[in-house]
Amino acid sequence: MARGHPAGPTGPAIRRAFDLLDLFTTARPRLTLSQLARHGGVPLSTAHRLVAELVRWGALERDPDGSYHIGLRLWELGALAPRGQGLREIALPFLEDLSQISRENVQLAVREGAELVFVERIAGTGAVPVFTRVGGRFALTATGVGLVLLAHAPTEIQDDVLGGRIERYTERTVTDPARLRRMLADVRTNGFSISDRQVTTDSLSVGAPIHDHLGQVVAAVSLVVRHGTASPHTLAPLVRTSARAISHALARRR
Amino acid sequence: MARGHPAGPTGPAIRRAFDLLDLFTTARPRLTLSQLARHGGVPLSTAHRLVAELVRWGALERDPDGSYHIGLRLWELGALAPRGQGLREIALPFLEDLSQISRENVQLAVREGAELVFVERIAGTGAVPVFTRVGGRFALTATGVGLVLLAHAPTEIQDDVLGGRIERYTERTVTDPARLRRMLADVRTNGFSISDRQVTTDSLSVGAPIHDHLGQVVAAVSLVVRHGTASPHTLAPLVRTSARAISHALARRR
DNA sequence: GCTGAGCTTCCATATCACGGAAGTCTCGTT
DNA sequence: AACGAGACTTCCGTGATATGGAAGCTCAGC
Repeated sequence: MARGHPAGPTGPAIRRAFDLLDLFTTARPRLTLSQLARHGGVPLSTAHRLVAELVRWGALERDPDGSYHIGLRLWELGALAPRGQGLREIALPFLEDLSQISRENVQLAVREGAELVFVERIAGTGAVPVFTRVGGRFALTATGVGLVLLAHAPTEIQDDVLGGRIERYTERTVTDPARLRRMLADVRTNGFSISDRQVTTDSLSVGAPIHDHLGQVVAAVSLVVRHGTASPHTLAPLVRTSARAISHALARRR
Repeated sequence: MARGHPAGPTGPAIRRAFDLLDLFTTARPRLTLSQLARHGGVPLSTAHRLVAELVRWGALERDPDGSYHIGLRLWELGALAPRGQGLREIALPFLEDLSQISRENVQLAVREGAELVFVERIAGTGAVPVFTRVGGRFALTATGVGLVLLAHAPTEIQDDVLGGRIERYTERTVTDPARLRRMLADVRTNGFSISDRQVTTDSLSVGAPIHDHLGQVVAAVSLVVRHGTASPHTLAPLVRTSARAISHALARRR
């Protein structure tokens, strides 16, 4: 017939819908229908139908100008994620204490695949400015939190990360896999990590692991200070104590 | 044949998937497959397939004990919601100032349909304990923020709310539609709202509207204080000033 | 009034979702 | 050890539901 054409074989509808949602990023939090269709590799009419369905539920919302953005319903749902908001709520008072005591930046992160996701960040009064964003991702290889999370990640992930390309941020960034492996072993024996000017040339961070009720490492805290301000070895006990306190709070809450 | 039966007519796969996600609440953040199937009114094998798809993408994660919970990916996505995390980030410094100055509780909320959603809550040092939870919902009729949001909601929503059942929390809760309409008119002319012991018998809240760059009311702030501590009319200018500052910050950020 | 970009609707087709049933796994009980 | 109940996983014949090309629509710019 004139109308109607063989439906193209594609993928599960659910996956396609989430792939469209995935196009929203910090850098581009608002997208038009045609941008979604183009970047998502989906025919316009299909994108239109999927998006309409997402709007109906509240996963997306529409601006007066016609562009779409992530809806409040999705934010509400996300707030139920134990590794996101849940962790954040339990840890917050401890992180605030840590920030008060040290007057430095505090970071809380979890591992997601071969990267880390920042769950909370508290800026110390007059501390080094830090670029991280809550909800943002970063490599596991360079930061204090990253080294802790990588050190306690499954071997599979470690091999994956160490075998792949390791991003360099400063001239002191460790990119040699063998040396990184030794650093990770140190992190496991010492119970804390040190990242000395590996991300920026003037900052240093000390991280420690947070465990769940089964003893698994589920998150990491770190202090980020200006290089030369304090010795990492002075900071380590402070961070470890805070991490241990959070671990206990976590175990109790379950 | 023995195997295979007529596929039951149901609904869009996307809707069904999100309806399953909707079963997760603050009270029940972890659910097993059979709970999802039962409460979602979905055959077990169908639930299994849908959930598997959600896990593959990262919307759900699985515990060691087999139960499911909202995944980190969803939290990351939610963090991109302009009316959720986006608003929160812009408003936070102002809310902290307000909390510091007044030493009382500060609340930030937006309207979602015929309810409100709390986007941020800051507990003042030694202030009345407040039960609200970030990400939680509440009626539009009783609180300071709720009255502001309702006063500036579309007529359709107002009629819907005032025509429906109005929840009573204390003996002072206003449940008479006509009287509520007069209160809403006052809110619009005064530029602030007062909820005097309408939610709990010992607390009082004063709310003010936050506007976007087009002048639309998109959110509301309030101070929640113990009854008798301070006059609402003393608090009003403070809250309004804060709301106006947030409105400006919001307009600039766009 | 024409052009073009972005959006919306339509509908014949067949892909993909559907779910009953059978199989597996893990307990706790006899 | 054998049994049984409950929860989960896999299988696969069927057709309901998602698909996308094309046509229609809206609006701004020329």
